[in-house]
Parts: sequence; structure tokens; C-alpha cells
Amino acid sequence: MPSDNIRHILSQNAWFASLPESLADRLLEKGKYKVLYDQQILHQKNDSADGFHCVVSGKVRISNYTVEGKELVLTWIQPGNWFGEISLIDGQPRTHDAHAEGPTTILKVPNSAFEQLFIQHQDWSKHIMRLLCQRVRATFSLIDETGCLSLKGQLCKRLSLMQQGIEEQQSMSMEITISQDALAQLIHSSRQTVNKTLQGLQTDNVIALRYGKIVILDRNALETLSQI
Amino acid sequence: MPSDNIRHILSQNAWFASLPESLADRLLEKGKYKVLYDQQILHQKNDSADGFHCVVSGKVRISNYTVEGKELVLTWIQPGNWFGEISLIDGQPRTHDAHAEGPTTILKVPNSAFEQLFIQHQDWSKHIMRLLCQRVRATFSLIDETGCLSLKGQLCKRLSLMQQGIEEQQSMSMEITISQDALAQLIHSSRQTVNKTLQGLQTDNVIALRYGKIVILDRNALETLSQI
DNA sequence: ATTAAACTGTCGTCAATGTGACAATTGAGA
DNA sequence: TCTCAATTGTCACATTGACGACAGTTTAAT
Repeated sequence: MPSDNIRHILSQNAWFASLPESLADRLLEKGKYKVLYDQQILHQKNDSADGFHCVVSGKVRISNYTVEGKELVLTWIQPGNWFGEISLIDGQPRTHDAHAEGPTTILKVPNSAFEQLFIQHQDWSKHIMRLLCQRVRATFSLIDETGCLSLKGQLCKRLSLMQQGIEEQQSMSMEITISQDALAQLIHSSRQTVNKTLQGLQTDNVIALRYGKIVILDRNALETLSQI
Repeated sequence: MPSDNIRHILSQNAWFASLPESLADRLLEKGKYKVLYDQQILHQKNDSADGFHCVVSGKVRISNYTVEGKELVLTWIQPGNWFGEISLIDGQPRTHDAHAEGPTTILKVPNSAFEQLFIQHQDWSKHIMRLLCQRVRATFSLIDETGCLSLKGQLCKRLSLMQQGIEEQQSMSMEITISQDALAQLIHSSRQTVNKTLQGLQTDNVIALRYGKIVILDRNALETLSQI
């Protein structure tokens, strides 16, 4: 993959885009590409840290397991997003499993290079602190979601968030490619309940259901419903 | 309150205790005491940052509200613990409400002093990063709790965690001072359900119930039950 | 000692949602 | 075109847990 192309993908991410040129260069220079096959394990919970990662193409599923073996998906990391900094900073083991979902390419910055950045670039720690704050806010917002919102509200909020990731098209209606099954996993619900709720939204002309896809018809309504 | 006494309370906290002497001194020197009455608002969600705080005595309730006005308690911050750094670092508004619970004294380090520490002490950002990592891990663990554990499991985990805060006594049995109502708020459940679950634990001789208190009889059993 | 407030124990009801089952539909690849 | 796997739609049933109600208990204050 040409490096210009990579740069373009990575710059979609607000955090990376705001790095000074020198730091961004350094990350790309020290990072090694790693190709993962579908469902390949990047790391597991309690593994020791093995690098700072960025999804280049495909996606990475971050999850945990209950004692009964049921998988609980925290999130899917989309191209352009960096992750895995926590273990690198505090030296403690990984908090979650990370699996590739579909053929996936990541950029892997090894521990040593990551640590050197603190020494060689005095403002690296500022940027890491920003990233950490984003992480804390995102997890707080997730806790809010599960605690404050009804199932319908959670569903609408998720659709809202996903839809924001699609800014290429300028049309009012946008398609989200996700199965109802995956959606259920995201909000720790069941496929059947999600299906029923989505159909309610379809009846109200907020969304339209397709095979493996959801079409957003009324993003404003979705936004409003994200609060109930 | 004599400053030696304060120092002793603050050093209970692992993060503060690991700060170099000079940084700890600086925080105490720049911090101002503030006495809060019961239920006084320290700050509300979406307020702009007004300082880095530490509970000296009493406690601070961190919470959010649903649209219907129901309060969802994230946690109670006990003496010795610092909080409020997120907004100071990223300049974004507060993520939660903070109320005093009972007469409470806090130490307040103003924005300016907090920011100067980054300049005057080159390793301040390392320590802030550690604090942020703790925060992320704590919130991840909270998400796990609500997603992976049964109500009984959540309850046991909470009791386990609270009991760890009481190391003064060397007896096998320890008392936790909390009402079943408050416990229910913590795990986003109802008092009645919590009551029923606790009584199950009492029957199994894991705990004993008192007025406004819970006595831990078998910490190992509690630990084990924290995984279901 | 008296009283009020806080807390605990218990019951019945009801809404939300997980689960298994099975049919129907869709899309990708042989 | 045909076939199969993935996905969706739908139902009945069981379970969980929230909630209102109310009585009993404990503590602290007067």
C-alpha cells in the first residue's frame, strides 16, 4: 500500500490528524504493517503489552468473555483509529481481547519505539494524555448509555454514532452495514429484541431495513430518540 | 486540621503516595481547603473545569441523571482520592455531577497551579498518565461488571472492593457501612432486589446483615461469587 | 422515655427481555 | 441457474427484576 494512501486513511482520525508532522512521521516510520486473517487474535486479555496499534484496513473487535463463555463486544475499531496505549503506559496487562474481523491490516508500533517518543519528543505525553482523556470520556459515555437509556435509546445512539462515521456521501439517507445480530452484541441485547425495536423505528420512518444493512432516513429523529 | 494529619490521610491513596516528595508538597501548598455541607454541589455535568480535587474527609458522590430525573451513581469518592483531572487536561466540560455526601472537606488545586506543574515538574505528566490509566481501567472494569456479571455477582464484587478499603482491622470479619438503598443505586438495581440477594448471601454465611451495615464473614466466598 | 426518620423485610403485580424454535428471505459463489 | 449460508421475521414461553405498598425494626435526637 502506498504511504500517501496510508497517510490519507490515518488522517481521517482526529487525534492523529492533530499530531505535529514530526510525530506523525515517527509513528509511520517506526510502525510495521501486520496482516491479520479473519478472526485472528491480535492479543488476549491479560497478555502483556506488545505494541501501540492502528487499524489500517478491515476492523478489530475488542471484547471480553463471561465465565459462561459468552462474548461481550466493547467496540469495533475502524480504520484510522489507534488503540492499545493503556498497557504500554502503565505496564499492566491487556484489558480485552482483540480479534481481526475480516482480513485486516494494522500498523504496529513496538514498545521500544513508543517509549522513545516520550524522550525524543517532549510534547508526545501531551498527545497521549489527550488520547487517554478521549478514552475515558468514551467509556463514561458508554456507561451512561447502558445505565441511562432504554434499549431503544441505546440502539438509536449507536446508529447515530455509526452514521457519523459516514460523511463521504452528501445524501440525506445513509446506509450502515451491520447485521442485527452484531448490533445486538454491541448493546448486550438479543437479536430478536433488536429486530422488534428496529421494526418499530422502520414503522416510524426513521430507518429502513435491508439485508445486512440499515438505511438512516431521519437522522434528526434518531438523534432525538438517543435520549430516551 | 494539622497538615501532618492531612498528609497521613492522603498517603493512604496509592497514586498520591507514589508521587515524589516535591510534587506532593506542591499539591498541598497550592491546594485550598473547601468545606462542603451535605448535598452541596461541587460541580455539575457540563460545567467548565474549576480545579483538581481531593476528598479529605466525608465523601463525594459522582453521578448522572436520566432524562426522567433518576440519579445514577457512578461512585462515591472516599477520603484520599483525587478526581476531576479529565476536564483540566482536555479543557472539555465536566462529565458528571459531584455532590458532597454528609459534611465534607476537599482540597482544591486551581487550574493555574495544575497547569504550572506540567512546566515546573517534568515528570508530572507521567504521573497524570498513570492516574488516567487507572481511571480507564476502573471504568472498563465497571463496564465488565455490568455486562458480564449477574446481579448477585455485581453485588459480591462491590462488597469485595469496599472491604479492601478496610485494612485497619486484622479480624476475619469486617463491617461495611452502607445502606441497602445506596448499594442498589451503585449497581443500578432496586432496594428490594438487593435485599433479597443479600439475604441469600446471609443464609450461606457469606455476610451478616445489620442496620445500615454489612458484615463480611467469608471474604473468599465473596471473591469467588464475584465472577458469576 | 418519646418520637421521628431512616432502614429493613416481604409480598404481589407487571413490564421488559432473553431464549428456543422455525419459516422465509437474501446474496454470494459454484 | 442452483445451492447454501447468512440474515431476517415471528411466535410462545420463562425469567428477571422494577415498583408500589406496608409493616416491622433500629437509631438518634429531644
